[in-house]
Amino acid sequence: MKVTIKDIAKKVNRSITTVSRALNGYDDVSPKTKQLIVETAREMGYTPNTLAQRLQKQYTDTIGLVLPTFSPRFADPYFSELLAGIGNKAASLDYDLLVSTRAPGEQEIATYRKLIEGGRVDGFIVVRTRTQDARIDYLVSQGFPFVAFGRCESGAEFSYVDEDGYYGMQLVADHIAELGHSRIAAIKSNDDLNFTHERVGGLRDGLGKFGIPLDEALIRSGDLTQKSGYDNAMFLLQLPDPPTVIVAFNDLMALGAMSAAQELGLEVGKDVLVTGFDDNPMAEHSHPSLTTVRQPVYTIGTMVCETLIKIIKKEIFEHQQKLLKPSLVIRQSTVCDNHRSKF
Amino acid sequence: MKVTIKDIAKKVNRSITTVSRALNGYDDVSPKTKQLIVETAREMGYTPNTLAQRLQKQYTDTIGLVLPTFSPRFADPYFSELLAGIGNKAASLDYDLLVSTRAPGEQEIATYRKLIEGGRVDGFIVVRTRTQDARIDYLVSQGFPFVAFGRCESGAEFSYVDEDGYYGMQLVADHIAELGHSRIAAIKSNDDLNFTHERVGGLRDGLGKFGIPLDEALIRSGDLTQKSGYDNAMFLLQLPDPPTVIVAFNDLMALGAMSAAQELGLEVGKDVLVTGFDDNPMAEHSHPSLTTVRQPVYTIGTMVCETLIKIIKKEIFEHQQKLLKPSLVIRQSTVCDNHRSKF
DNA sequence: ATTGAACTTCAAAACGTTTTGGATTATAAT
DNA sequence: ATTATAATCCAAAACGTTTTGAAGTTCAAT
Repeated sequence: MKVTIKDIAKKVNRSITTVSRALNGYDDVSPKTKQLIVETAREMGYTPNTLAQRLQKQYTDTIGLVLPTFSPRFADPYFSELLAGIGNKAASLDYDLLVSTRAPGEQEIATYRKLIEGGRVDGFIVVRTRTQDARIDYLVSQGFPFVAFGRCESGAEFSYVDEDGYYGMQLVADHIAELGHSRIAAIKSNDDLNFTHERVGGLRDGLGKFGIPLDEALIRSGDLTQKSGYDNAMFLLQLPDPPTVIVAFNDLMALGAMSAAQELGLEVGKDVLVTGFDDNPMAEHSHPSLTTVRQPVYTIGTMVCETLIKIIKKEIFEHQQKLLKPSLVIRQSTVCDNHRSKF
Repeated sequence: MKVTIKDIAKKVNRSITTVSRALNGYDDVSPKTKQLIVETAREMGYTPNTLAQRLQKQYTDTIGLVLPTFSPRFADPYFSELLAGIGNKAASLDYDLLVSTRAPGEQEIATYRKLIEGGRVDGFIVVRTRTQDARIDYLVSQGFPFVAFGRCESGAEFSYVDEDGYYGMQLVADHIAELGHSRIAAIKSNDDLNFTHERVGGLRDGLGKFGIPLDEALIRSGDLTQKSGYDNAMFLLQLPDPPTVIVAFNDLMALGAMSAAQELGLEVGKDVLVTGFDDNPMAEHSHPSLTTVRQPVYTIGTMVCETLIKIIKKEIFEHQQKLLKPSLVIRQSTVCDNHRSKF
């Protein structure tokens, strides 16, 4: 039987009020009784019932994270890392993390609503924002605390942390231009994802600065999986006039694209260049290693979580909007190095 | 202001008891009032306060998952997929999933204890079991419901779902023997992970059946990351008498090993064979594609979650112990195919 | 001695439910 | 008309806390 505050009260012959106040460090209980209470509480192995505390205090010390799982085989390392960042920060601030997995769509909003109305979370972290994001619209309309990883285009103001994808892609463009390439293909992400537009824009404008066109016919849409990178690259590289550079919008697709190129007997980094986005841990140890835009996902996770909790605790009131400048990590998939000369 | 059961009671002029019972489908409330209550509840937009329900009912409808995050950069797709399996099943059974991320160690047990004693979860899912697993010992000692993904060697009986790693590695051994190789290296996982022993045993015995030795000097220990696969393979392949097959204990390390081989100018699938374990989505689209042991992680996630919830609901009482037979997926990393002949 | 302040304590209400154990009314059977 | 039965309903307790508002003590200052 779990020991409650009542048991302690009975044992030390005080009221439950006094016990509660002693345990919570109020100064209106005498040092003697306070010590007595604290000690017997420890002896009896008392731990407060979180549910009761929460019901009384009317907050849950829990933040919600609804992961959009696109397919049953949902295996983007990106999310593991984000989750670790969020989870570790939440734990360190003594918050619980409630994770729900749902495919994007109608059900999704229902999930948010259920969690809010049931009073189960104090705030949300919204990930992978979409251009028009019903989740954000809903949360804003409810005035419910949340922080997004990513911006969106519906007018509403809200707190977010985002990487500057426009800038990131400009770095890629600079790099490509410097290497003297001009027939550029892109494997972008789905158009309803917000960052797609940022990145397309950055790439187009970046190349434009050097007078390099981004041929519409060479822009393909993928779903961020390795397979779709593979399939799209296969298509691109078998065109009559194939591209010499493939800019993928995440590392998974870039890795898939490299496989496709290699399967066609092309040497990546020489016959065709490939770039990714994210810098997930695989990028460094693929063969060839992948040139990519580094996005500090883990850190973003901690930042998002931290600002959410500050908002919940009403430590800040204005909207926090942070835009992180990513950096370009140049590796062998764009710059052929000595190793390859062994062939 | 959230509408409560009291508000409804006042409006329809009944007691809160009746309202509660009407809403919960008891048959001791007349059809008329029942309809009245249900309707006004809907009109007023009533949703029950989960916290209050839980406090009263003394269960939380929440299952706990403490993810062991080994490093800040924690990005094994394996876990995303497991999480999706668990999360989707939990959601479909109307359970919340409370995720905590903690590095293995002392803090870890404290996390479990805190969640149990605070009455925050009804049961746990324990993943990546260790040979001697303090988490399992603790949970067993507390008589707290849990299901493990993986077995362990401490005597206690408990429910688990596991893949038969011994069998899986025998499949690998058969395959290797069939291909006529005899100088075999292994990049195993950390020894305190339970599945390490299963897999080493399966590989050793499997090769033994064909009279092929597993040279101790060719067994290296990795940490399941791509980097460690890369580093270990680099070492192995630069030995005076290098192995012709590298058996990695997961796909990430296998992919790293392939990169290393390729960087050394070796052709994977011909000069050196590489096998993995898991069949994560990348295995199929790497270059060359990876021969690996398929482990249905998503399904295992759903199974683990489902049996845990059955245990919590006391629908079953005996320990459930399921061992899944994995299968071998043969791809180009062990069998050179036509594509390569283009070189 | 009286007042006032400071210190210590607690009963009761509150958070929003569900459950217990009747109580009341209507209906059917004698 | 009485009794038994069934159909409705509800007050109060319970879940385990925190908070409110007040009461009782002690002690120094008048």
